[in-house]
Amino acid sequence: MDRKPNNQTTAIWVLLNIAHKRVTQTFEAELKRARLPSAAWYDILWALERAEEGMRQNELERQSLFDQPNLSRTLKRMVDEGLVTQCPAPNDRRGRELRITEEGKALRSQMWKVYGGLMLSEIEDKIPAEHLSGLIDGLASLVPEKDEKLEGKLKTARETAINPPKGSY
Amino acid sequence: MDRKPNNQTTAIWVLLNIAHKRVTQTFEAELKRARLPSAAWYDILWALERAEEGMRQNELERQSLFDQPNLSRTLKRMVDEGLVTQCPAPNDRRGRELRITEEGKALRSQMWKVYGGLMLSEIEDKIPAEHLSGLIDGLASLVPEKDEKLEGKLKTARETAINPPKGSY
DNA sequence: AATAGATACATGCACATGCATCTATTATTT
DNA sequence: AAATAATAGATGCATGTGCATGTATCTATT
Repeated sequence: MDRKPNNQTTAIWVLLNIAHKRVTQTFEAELKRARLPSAAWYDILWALERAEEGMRQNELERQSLFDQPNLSRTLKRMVDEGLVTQCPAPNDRRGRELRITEEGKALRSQMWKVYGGLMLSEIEDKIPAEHLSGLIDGLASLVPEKDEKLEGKLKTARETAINPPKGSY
Repeated sequence: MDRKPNNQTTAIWVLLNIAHKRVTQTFEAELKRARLPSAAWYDILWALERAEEGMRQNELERQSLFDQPNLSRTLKRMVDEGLVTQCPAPNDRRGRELRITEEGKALRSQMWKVYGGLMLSEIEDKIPAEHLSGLIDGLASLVPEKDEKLEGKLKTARETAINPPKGSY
């Protein structure tokens, strides 16, 4: 007879789904209420704002949670809105060099007022201090270190933690 | 000047997204590889299998992560596949009484072989013992206790943890 | 008992997502 | 150098999701 998941495993699986849905829905709802784009757009804008000298599209794909086709389309919409520019990449004629526009920076700054506030109200204020590191370590153990696709994202997580946007609060 | 989220808050927000996406994608990919329906279908089947004497659709809505229109459509597909029956509710002619069919039970049992295995390989085997309770408590603190919409789901989490499917492993 | 409001569920529509595939370009092999 | 494979990115299609709204029924108010 096979092994079966224990109670704690089940609780984690269920809570991971519930907590994620609850928190992301709150983020999306509040952003929409403020007539702002989704959190995914914020993440793209912020990644590009940190990359002063532009960023290749495939690099952004690695750092983001988008798959390639979805990122392609999302960027197209953002270009249409004047938030991002897509130039041919210098040394690779297949590639695209992405850059945030001034409008993009302005929008990100606007969004940060809501987005940053939600991080405080929905996360920081809700988690008791004694559970902070356990939650971080527990979540991190679910993500494979060697997975290239996610390594960049973890690095980004640390950078974002250490170096929050200037002039946005 | 406003408060700004600290490093740990940022790490949690990023990791919550990465971990959730990573784990759910693995679940969905493996289920698809085994030519089985999505994890959401499993959850519905399992909820209905536990409700021996049937379950009202709005009650299932409360216990699941579906919103109402989406649950309505998903159930329609499941009825079309012969996994679930939708009868008029006895005391409320607006309502529907849901019941799992024998085929539905058989499918859930099939799915459990994959689903349960994934809970072991993607969660139980990855989280070191010392982080288990921290992860559970941390995630739980993100979910509002008084939120009626989620209370049932937390209860379900505990029940599921305590009372795993019989004859499915 | 008549009306107003709430609830249960379904449907239409816009948009996001996953997946397969296509084109163009670059890298590798022989 | 030619052929093959690998990579960057775009696009088509099927499906899932959120949100607004519609219809039927039930509940509460007067």
